[in-house]
Formats: sequence, C-alpha cells, structure tokens
Amino acid sequence: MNRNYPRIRDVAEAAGVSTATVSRALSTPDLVSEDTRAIVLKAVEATGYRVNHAARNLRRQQTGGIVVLVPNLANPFFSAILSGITSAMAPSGYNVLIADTRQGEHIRDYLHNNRADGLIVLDANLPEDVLSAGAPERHHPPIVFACEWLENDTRPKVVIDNVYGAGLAIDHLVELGHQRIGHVMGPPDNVLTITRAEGTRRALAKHGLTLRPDWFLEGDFSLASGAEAARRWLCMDDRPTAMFCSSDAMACGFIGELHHRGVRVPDDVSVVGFDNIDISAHFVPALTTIAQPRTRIGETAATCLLSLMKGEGEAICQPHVLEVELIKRQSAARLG
Amino acid sequence: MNRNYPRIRDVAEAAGVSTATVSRALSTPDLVSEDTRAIVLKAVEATGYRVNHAARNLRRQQTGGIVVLVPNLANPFFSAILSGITSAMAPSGYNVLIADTRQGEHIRDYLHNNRADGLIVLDANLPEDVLSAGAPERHHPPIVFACEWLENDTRPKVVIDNVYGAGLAIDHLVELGHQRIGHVMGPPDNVLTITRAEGTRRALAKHGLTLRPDWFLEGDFSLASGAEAARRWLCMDDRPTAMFCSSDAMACGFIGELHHRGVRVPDDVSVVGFDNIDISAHFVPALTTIAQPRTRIGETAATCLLSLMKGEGEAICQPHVLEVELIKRQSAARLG
DNA sequence: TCATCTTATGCAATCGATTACATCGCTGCA
DNA sequence: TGCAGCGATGTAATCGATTGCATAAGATGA
Repeated sequence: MNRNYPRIRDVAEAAGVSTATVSRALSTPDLVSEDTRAIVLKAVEATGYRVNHAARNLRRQQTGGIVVLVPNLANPFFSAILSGITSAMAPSGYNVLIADTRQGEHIRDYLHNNRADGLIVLDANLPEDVLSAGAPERHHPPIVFACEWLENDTRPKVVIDNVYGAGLAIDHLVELGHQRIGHVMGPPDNVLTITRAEGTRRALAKHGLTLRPDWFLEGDFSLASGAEAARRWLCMDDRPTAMFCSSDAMACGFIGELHHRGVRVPDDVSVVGFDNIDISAHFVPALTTIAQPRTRIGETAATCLLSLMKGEGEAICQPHVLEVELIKRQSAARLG
Repeated sequence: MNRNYPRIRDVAEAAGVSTATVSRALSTPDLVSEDTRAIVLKAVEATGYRVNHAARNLRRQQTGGIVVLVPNLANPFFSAILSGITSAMAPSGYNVLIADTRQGEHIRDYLHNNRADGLIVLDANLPEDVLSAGAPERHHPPIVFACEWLENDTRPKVVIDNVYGAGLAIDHLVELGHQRIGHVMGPPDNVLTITRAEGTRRALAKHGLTLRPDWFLEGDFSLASGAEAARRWLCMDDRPTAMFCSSDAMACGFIGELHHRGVRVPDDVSVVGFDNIDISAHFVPALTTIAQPRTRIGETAATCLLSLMKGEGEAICQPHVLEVELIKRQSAARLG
C-alpha cells in the first residue's frame, strides 16, 4: 500500500467540494445533485482514486469479507462450489477468503466476527465447539452451511436431498436386474455418509432386498478409499453384482483398482457414483452417477449469505434443497 | 462486526496500562517488560479481545491480504496449488483472497495495491495492459507468477521446465518404439502450450523423427478438448501411434472418447499426459504422465511473495524452477 | 553524589472514509 | 411577508490500533 496515494481529500479538492460530498457521490448518489455528482466522478477519474477499504471498513464496523471454510481444498469437488461462490459474490464487493479446515487452529480466528462479515461452511465435521450456535459469548457472523450441515440446527443451509439421490441410484440398479447391491460409504461421522447410506437402506427395503451389512464398506470419499474398497470387494467370497459409491471419486478409484486386477466394469460388476464431477463423463467406462448442481450450490449459498448480511432475516433462508438427477452412462449395465 | 466488542482500550483498562503498552505487548513483545506482558496477556484472555484488522491495516497502511488470480477456479489442477498457497500463508496472518480471472472487470480492482499487499498470478493470459510492469502510474503490489508467466519479464516466478518435461514424455515414447508421435496442445497463446510444444519438437528432432504439423492438434487443456482431439485423431487416414497430451485432463478426455468409439489405449494408441493430477493413477488405463509438484509450487510462490512483501528484495526470488518427473504407468506401451 | 544512558511506559497524533448534525438557500403556502 | 419544509452541502467527530515523541525510573560510571 503506497503512501501518497490519492485520498478522498484529494478528490474533494480537485472537485472543489467537501470530502463528505465525495463520499456521498460514491456511495449514496441520490443524496447529491446531478451536477455535483458528475463533477465528482470526473475528479475521481482524474485523480485515479480508489477507496481505502481499511478506512471504510473501520468506520462502517465491518470487515468487508466473507470466509469459506473448505475441508481439503485439493479436492476438486469443492472447486466448482468455490467458483459459484466467487461469481455470486463478485458484484457485491465483498472479498472472498478461503480457509482450509485442515489447517488446524487458524480456523478459530476466522470464526470471530471481527475477521469476516459472513461465513460459508462446507465442512460440518469441525471440532464440536467451533460451530456451536449456542455459545453467545462467541460473536459469530452470519453462517450459511452448504453441502454438509449439522443435525438439529436451524441455521440456513443449501443442500441436496441425499436420501432421495441414493434412492435414485438403487432404483436404477434394481431396474437393471441387480438384487445383490453393495454400498461404499464416506467417513462414518459425516452427514452425507449417513443420509446416503440411509437412502440406500430404504431403497433396498422398498424393493424387498435383504440388507447385507457386510456389503456396506467404509471409505472417506477419496480416490484411494475407493481403490481400497475394490480390494475388499475382491476378497469377498459372496460378492454383490453392483456397488453404489457415495462419491464419484470413490467410484473412479474403485473401477480403476478393479481394472488393474482384471475385473471389468460393467461386465463383472456395475458401479454408480455420486456428484457427477467433470471427469465422470470421460471416465472409462463413463460413470453412471447422481448429479448435484455444484456451481449452483455455491451461488445459492452466496446469495443467501448476502441477504442474511443485509439483515433480511432468516425468513428467505429456509433450507434450500436443490435437485439431484440420475445420469445414466456406461458403468452400470443390465445384469446377465 | 459487533459494536460493544472488546477494544484495545478495554484490555488496557483491565490490565491497568495504556493502549500503547497493550499494542506493544502484542506486536513487539521485546519492548515490554516481562511482568507487564504477562498482565496484558491475562487481560486479553479475560476480555476475549481480538485485534480489529481494519484499524490495524488502516494505521499500518496495508490491506492485510494477498490475492490469487486463478484462471477457471473450477479446474482441479489449480486447487492443489491453492492448497499449497493457503497452507504456506496461514502462519503469516495474511488473508488469502481468490479471484477468478474469468470474472471480467473485477480483476482490475484487485491489481491495485490498495486492495492487496501482494499478488500471485496463475494466469498469464490476462488482457495486455493488466499485468504490464511498465505502467508506473498504476500502483501494483509485489507480484509472483506461478505456473504461467510472461515472456521477457523479470519479475519473480515459480515454474517448471516445460521443455524438459515434454522431452521426457517423447523420450519415453521413442524408447517404447514409437516413431509416429502426435501432440495435443493447449490454447495457442499460452506459454505452457508454447514451451511444451517446443520441447516436443526438439525431442522429435533429437531422435531424427520428422515433424508432422498435422499431428499437432489444438486444444485448451480441458477434458472436452481432449475428447475433440480424439475425434480428429479418428478422422486421420495416417495416424500417429502415440499422442503426448499437454495436460492430464486432455489425456483423459482423449482416452475416454476413444474408448467410446471402440479404440483401446494403449493397445491401439499410446498416450502420455502432463501434470499428474490425482485421478491419473486411477484412470483406466492408469495414465503415464509428467508429474509436477503442484502443492509445492503453491507453497514456493507464497513463501517467495512473503519475502518480497517483507522487502527482502528480488535477490532471493530468482525464477524458481521446480523439478518434473516421468511417471510410467499403463497408458503408454511398447509398439507392436 | 551527579550526569548520562537505558529501559519501560504513557500521551496524543495519525491512518482515510463515513455520517450525525448544522447550515444555507429556495419553494410554497397561509 | 413570514415561516415551515426540503434538498444540497459542509463541519467535525468517529471507528480502533499503532507509533513518534516525551518522560520517568533505574542502572552505570566518574
């Protein structure tokens, strides 16, 4: 930041008005006459003035930024959401800060409302106390949850219907003639894991299929854990003919590992994923999956947070449930 | 941001010292006696004080943040780099803002030094004037380029040796007996495209192979452009037996599309990618590729920027060239 | 014992934009 | 004519932390 940088006072002098008028011309144009406004804008142009955000934020008692808490930034699933957030935030002038929740203690800083005017949380598995709504001595800024959320928490969230999505996947497999269906899950304490597993169980029950707990494999949404699940599938002496994976990354890892071991998808086993990440359409075989609108999740969360910060109340921020969709491709085929 | 939030004055009163002492105890502990420091820290604890960054930044004439300009945030290639940046930045206390360069005019704002104390640029294809070093009336903050860079520009950068990397790929294919080698390129005006194509040409020449311009296909690093390249490959009546793709995403798109059309990799054509993104090891077939240390690129860029901002001069910021490595997997096989 | 130097602390100005309040000039109505 | 009301603008206080300068207390040396 450069000293001798044009200040609002320089603009005021150039325009022959007071700093108050310059400030008003820029942030509340209705309060100045059309003529002065034009003069001021010309002076701004001439001096190359840009507002000093630190000064503005100090006076306005705000920080001028929002923070996005991301679990594992390196996971491409989140980059599309981030992209949606930044594009929805850009016109507002708020800065978008990102913080990787794996970076330990630093996140606590971000939760304080003197660090950010708002928060978008993509990771509901933070240490117990961090996100608790019930600690009034901690001054949290407005929070919007996206993708993940806390059970029994009334704060606004932007999510999908994971139970329904899982149901779509199972219905499809059953339609293809599969009766022996397994499930690769995410990490145990994750809401997405829980709801997708629940949806899987319900759909299996609906179709009168017996539930085989030994066919529910634990994973962590990653490629590597999908590969690990494949190895466990290979060790079974009584194998399912189809696997529903709780993330596309796990589905890809699963298929890739099977391929290395000489097992073919969908010939030897059908696979359905969840997320519809970019690679899925190009995978070999192209991945049948449940699509969720990732960019729109980000946009919606950002828009919701903006209206919360404007103080437009919680009313318009009822849980947004965005639609999911079955994308039929080649990784799941008719049993036979 | 809450009014009646503890200010430095509250801490001062609680500790029975002046605000100056509190400030010093926190930011320059050496200037304060051990006893008072302890008292102040206790008072900080008791009041729950957190510094107001707007006030600090205003007084210190800084913004407290750095901006990362990313071309297409939704591209997973960049998320690993971002991850490296945030982890290297976390201890410094600087905020990390991200801006997607596709978001048009807003980027210009970020380039002004009253918006950020430093800049990491991952996209060298911005409009001509935006990054030009030679416009002194624009007050740029310190800049570090990463991955991409401007030709004939002496500013610090963190890059890899793309010519050498491309050479590794071609050498490997030649070693496997391939004589007819094509190349899928990135967008035409991109430095990575240019240097990787140059490396390809040089390596082909080194091995005495004739250069076939009709085997150099244009792409844009994306999955979709890889698929498009596959379609063009299929239309050739005189096909290369191996393709070196300038990004893993294009390699995956290429292989996926061929697979849909019944062409097998590596049986019918060998493919080598570039980047070693996470999916590559799990792709079908597992992708032979040139690895670049993406996380470390981010970390190095961040560290370099930090020392630049500390005013430690350009000296320690000579172009950092990080190493690349050939990862042999299954997508490239012996010809025959 | 006094002058000098060092260390620890306080006082108060400062960073730049915003905004409550005061002022001024004008219009319109009684 | 006089006064209320309104629109446009200026004056100056304010946001909270930092830091140059002043000062006081203690250490050192002659």
